[in-house]
Amino acid sequence: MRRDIFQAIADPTRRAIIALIALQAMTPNAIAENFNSTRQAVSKHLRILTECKLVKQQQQGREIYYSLQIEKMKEIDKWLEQYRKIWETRFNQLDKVLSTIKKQKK
Amino acid sequence: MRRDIFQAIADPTRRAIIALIALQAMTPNAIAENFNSTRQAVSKHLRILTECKLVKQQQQGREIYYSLQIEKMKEIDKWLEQYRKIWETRFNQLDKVLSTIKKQKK
DNA sequence: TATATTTGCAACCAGATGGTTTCACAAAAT
DNA sequence: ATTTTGTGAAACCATCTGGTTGCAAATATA
Repeated sequence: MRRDIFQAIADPTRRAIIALIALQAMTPNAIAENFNSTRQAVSKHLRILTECKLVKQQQQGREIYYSLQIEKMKEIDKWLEQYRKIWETRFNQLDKVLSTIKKQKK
Repeated sequence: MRRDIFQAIADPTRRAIIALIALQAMTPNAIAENFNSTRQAVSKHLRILTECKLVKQQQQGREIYYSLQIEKMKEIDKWLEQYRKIWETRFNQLDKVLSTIKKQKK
């Protein structure tokens, strides 16, 4: 069973859950109210998100509050970094070409 | 059949293919040499990557060169932006707390 | 022209995935 | 003490996924 952050964010429902709990912790029931699927389906998603450390739980009586572990999101940012370098380089090259054309016009 | 960029990068083999062709275009055969699976399996991955515009083809005789459409990667960056804002805010808040402690020490 | 190379596509298959229903259990409310 | 509420886990199911083998088409080479 693969269980990394990239597989976690592949599902649109899970991305929606992430967006929901990004700003404030929520209980499974409260989260599920925002979707058409059952609470159990949402619970399964939360399990997957918890397993890959994207989400943390906080018990409060019989309620469990789920919140986003924002630090984990940096992993995606880190992976993206190598490609950001590439597109910035390409942009600079294009910029160079454009300024050369501008100069020639003068 | 879902076919978005998040599903595309969910598979580790596809992420490896993306990394391979990020800097230079490659043929399916050349790409497949880097993996244990068959050329056809790689071909399937290339099809998925092409379908969601992450990769573009360039025919050259009977060979087809695949290269990364780096622009498409920005979509992930854009999605990440909302969370980057959050973690930067949290960092600044932490920074504030730390500087307050520093002042108190003085 | 005959053969080799490069490729995509269809058919098939085992296992993963996302959903459901059902159940068990602990905490809160009656 | 009994009922209600909030939750996770198990069993099941249809569909998706990633892999394979086999084949056909197009281009290059003999």
